[in-house]
Amino acid sequence: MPAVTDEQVERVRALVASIPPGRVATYGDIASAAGLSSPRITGWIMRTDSSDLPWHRVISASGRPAEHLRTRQLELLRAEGVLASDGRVRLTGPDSVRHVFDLA
DNA sequence: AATGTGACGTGAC
DNA sequence: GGTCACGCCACAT
Repeated sequence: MPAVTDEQVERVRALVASIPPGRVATYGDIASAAGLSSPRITGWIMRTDSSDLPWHRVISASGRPAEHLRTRQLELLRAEGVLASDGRVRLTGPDSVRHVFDLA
């Protein structure tokens, strides 16, 4: 029995793909929406299987991208209108760009 | 089997 | 707002 099922991976992929341009979601949001037991699993999936996804719309809850992605991710986000102040995307407050998944 | 690593999160301070 | 410790969990050595 695999620790992470293909179905869960597909669910994560679908969720990431469903994030509209100009919005972002956190690893934790995706983990809970996909039924994963830990946000780290989301990170693991993105690390291994992110090739054909808008991975740049997935960000840590602090709004700060991991160091090895910092430049690239902020550039891609800026290109679709997501502004970062001091290398940090605003995930709290009225001007938050955080995406909330609708559980239809 | 044990330890290390990581695209994370939360709570304490 | 920031740092630190700890929990978390799959994978690699």
